Amino acid sequence: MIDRAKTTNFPESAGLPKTYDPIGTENRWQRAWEENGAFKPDPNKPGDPFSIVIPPPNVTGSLHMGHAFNTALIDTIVRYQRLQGKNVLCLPGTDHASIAVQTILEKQLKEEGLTRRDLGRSSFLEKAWEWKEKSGGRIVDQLKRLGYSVDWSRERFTLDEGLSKAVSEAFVRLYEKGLIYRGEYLVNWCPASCSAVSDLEVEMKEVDGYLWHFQYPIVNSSSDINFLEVATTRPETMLGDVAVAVNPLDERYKHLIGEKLTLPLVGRTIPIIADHHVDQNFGTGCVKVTPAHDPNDFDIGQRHGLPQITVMTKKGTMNNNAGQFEGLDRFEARKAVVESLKDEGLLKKIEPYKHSVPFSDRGKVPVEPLLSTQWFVKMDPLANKCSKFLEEGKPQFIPNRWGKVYKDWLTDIRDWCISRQLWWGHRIPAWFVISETGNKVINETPYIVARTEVEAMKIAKEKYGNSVEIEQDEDVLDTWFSSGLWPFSTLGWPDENSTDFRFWYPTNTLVTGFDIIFFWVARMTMMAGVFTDQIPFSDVYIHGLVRDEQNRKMSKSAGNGIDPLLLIDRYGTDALRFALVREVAGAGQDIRLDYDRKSNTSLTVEASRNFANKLWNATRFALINLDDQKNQNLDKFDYTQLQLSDKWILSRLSRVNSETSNRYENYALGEAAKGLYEFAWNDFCDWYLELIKRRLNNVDSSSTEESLDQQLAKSVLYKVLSDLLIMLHPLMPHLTEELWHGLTGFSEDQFLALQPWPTFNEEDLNEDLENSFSELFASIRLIRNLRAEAGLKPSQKVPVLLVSGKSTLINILKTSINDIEVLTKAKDVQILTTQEAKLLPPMKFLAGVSGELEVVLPIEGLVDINSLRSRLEKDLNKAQKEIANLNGRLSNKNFVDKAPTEVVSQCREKLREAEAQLRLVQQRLVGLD
RNA sequence: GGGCGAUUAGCUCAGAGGUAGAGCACUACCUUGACACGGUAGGAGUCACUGGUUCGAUUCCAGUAUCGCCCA
Repeated sequence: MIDRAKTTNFPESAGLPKTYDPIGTENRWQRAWEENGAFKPDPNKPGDPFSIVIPPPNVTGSLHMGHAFNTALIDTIVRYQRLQGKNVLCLPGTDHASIAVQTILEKQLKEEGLTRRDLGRSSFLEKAWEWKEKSGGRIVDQLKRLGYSVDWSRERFTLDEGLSKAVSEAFVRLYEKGLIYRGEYLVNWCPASCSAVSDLEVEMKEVDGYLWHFQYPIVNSSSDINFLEVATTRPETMLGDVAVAVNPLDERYKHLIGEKLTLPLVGRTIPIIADHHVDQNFGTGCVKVTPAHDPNDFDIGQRHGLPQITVMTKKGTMNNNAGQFEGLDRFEARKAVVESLKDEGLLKKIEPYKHSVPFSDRGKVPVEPLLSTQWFVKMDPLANKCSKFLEEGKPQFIPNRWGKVYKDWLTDIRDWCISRQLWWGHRIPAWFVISETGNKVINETPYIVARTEVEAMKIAKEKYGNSVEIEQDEDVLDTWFSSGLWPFSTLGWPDENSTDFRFWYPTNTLVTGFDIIFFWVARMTMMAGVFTDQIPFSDVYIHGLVRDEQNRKMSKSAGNGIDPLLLIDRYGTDALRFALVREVAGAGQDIRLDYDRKSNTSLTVEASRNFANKLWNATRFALINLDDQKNQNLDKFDYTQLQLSDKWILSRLSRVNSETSNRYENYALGEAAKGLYEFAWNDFCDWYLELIKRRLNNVDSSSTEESLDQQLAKSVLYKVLSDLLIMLHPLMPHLTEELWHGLTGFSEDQFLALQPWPTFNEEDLNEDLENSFSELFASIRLIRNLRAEAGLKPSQKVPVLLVSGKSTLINILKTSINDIEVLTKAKDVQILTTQEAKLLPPMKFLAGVSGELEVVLPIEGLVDINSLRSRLEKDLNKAQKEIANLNGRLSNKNFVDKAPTEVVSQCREKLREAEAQLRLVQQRLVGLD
């Protein structure tokens, strides 16, 4: 026997609250799920593996709406897969976010007037770990409040022991394969964080600058030209110029190639060289070449064997190669250089010029291309492997167009600078043999790459003797290096025999935003390609970003983020999740979340909250009506004994069941949400519940005994509602869990989250019946509409006459007379064929026509003639327009000849109907007078 | 400069070669024994612009404009 409501807060009887209060309910179920290990999978249990590793949020503070969105999508998918009986692992974790966290901490130190060097490495790292505990803890709490059905027992952090081991292993293996090298190259130097950054961490920004034109004197000019004019946006770099390049085909300068120039202010003699990459049409056609401070110039320098002269320090100030400008900040130096050139009469002109300047993503300052010794990963072999996989459809991008973006990036890729001059992160597993170079690390110092210091020492001793001294590289790895290992390092790699790795790798789906396709998705596929020889996930579901009410990307730096918890506190987690998913159209498109900052309200989320409340009340209705059931076996009923409306809702249910699982399956999550919303609200609440009220109240039976019909209504009600709750569960986990317990009386340690997806009953599908019910509903709406037009009071019961020539419609109307009476407040519904109606005596009436149905309300004296006339004139107008339109098409010979015959005959049919309607309306109008 | 996406009701967005839909907002009526976080009814759009293909284009094609993003 079922003891409903015992285990939940779901109230037992009449005193049920009318509104759903999400907060308490959500906390309760989150706790129950966690305490019962509901989402802790066991590889030894049945079910095909399904796994998703979550994109680990950075431990930089707290979650924002983008995380809530990503979480809503992932959790919907994994909860659906769980209902499908899969053995689901959803693995959570956080990312150490090297540069971002270090920036935060250094900022804090700066406020105390300190730098990280004042603290020293170990105290600084202590502080960083403290920060991690605080921020990571907060993030975990927030993820829990989102109802995330992850396995917390498998939670990982990119800097934890296992993952750090994976990082060293990966580094060593890449190095051994010759895929990691160390060398002095031009890198993007971020003077704010005093570290190299990768190409991806650089953002190009259009800025208003100037193009300065300088003259460089030609040494012993043999021609009539004494100067070459160069143009630059960065005058301070001229101090490091080593040549001026012209296009070899440029007639203006051809004869000067090989001549020498004197570099102003410095006095160095530099050659005039020819290089095909110089654009003759840009500026003067002469390009100053500064290999140590510009990527293009670096390439030119390489081609021509030119020296590289660095004129700046790593802090962005001028160094001793800058002569008189030494010590100046790079922007002050710019002014000073221009001044000096002007003094020497070599400044030709200054023109305003819009150009792109590389900015550091994190530091928000212009990056400086700077020569520096760093570690790099060779990308070509890794990228090529990924390209080959992609040709086999691995991974599958959803939506597909992102596959092209990914591919384009792979095909034109530069090596990845992975070393960072930071402390917070994975220290590079390389040890310098300092004893070989005077106990100092210089470019020539030999190094040993090893998994541990012990191993490195062993190798060093073998090679350099027992008195060798080694010192680990100071630098750490780019955060994305460890993130790139995430799908397999979290499952136990490098131990490929670990149970989790064997069972759940490769994972099924990666769900993330398009903004990190290169940063993260591509790095994961490349790393997985090398280390596991496969792509780490079969599908990549790319979603859009959450934008604010002004269509701006929500971000911390713009200060326009919305704290998801504020909305959760107001509307509940389920409402927020449902609102976010419902906004998704197709996939990949950005979503806009409406939000009023002043009142902290969102109409979008409110609408979802209202939907939750609707479900709450529908279930409340069911409970009120089912509560007196004694040992009733609700889930068993004889289909053949059902009423048409039962069969109709079961047909709709089956259709929605198959549509919804298809949508969940194919990442059409927004469509799934919208479809369920519509079914629940329109079909189930608006129509089915209204249709069975009469039956549940047993009004058609004189007996107080429960009738068979009443029983059947209850069974179908129970069936539809419980199926609906399961189907909605991935989207609104807490509410559905609560309602399902209330409805079924299952004990608290059994979960809807772990129930099987409702069986799809194909034999319940009945398209004809659904069409008939659509017509029935349209008829009811027409009657209501007429009543409203006539200004009848809702309580006023009137007789209704329905006339149609269409037999299927007549049938459904006849079987639904009682329903029509209840739903339209009619007191005496008569249904007549067109023939029968002709025999009626003339009377005053209100008439409406729609399609093949004529509705007549014989209500003489109840309504004023004008509103009646205007109603009919409106119909008349509509019919006339339609007829004109259809006639126009049908009288067009081309249309009749060339359009498909079914379209033409459809057109004729429509015309016939419209003409019939017009005649009816005209008759009624005449009848008015 | 190259590429991608968007442009449909006041707002957020669906849609499909045959003359446009939803949710929200709005208007009117209604506190009806699930729900006013509700019900019923209603108003609302030159489908960005210009050409082309077609019997027919809002839908397909080309171009233009505006907005947004990515890459250089």
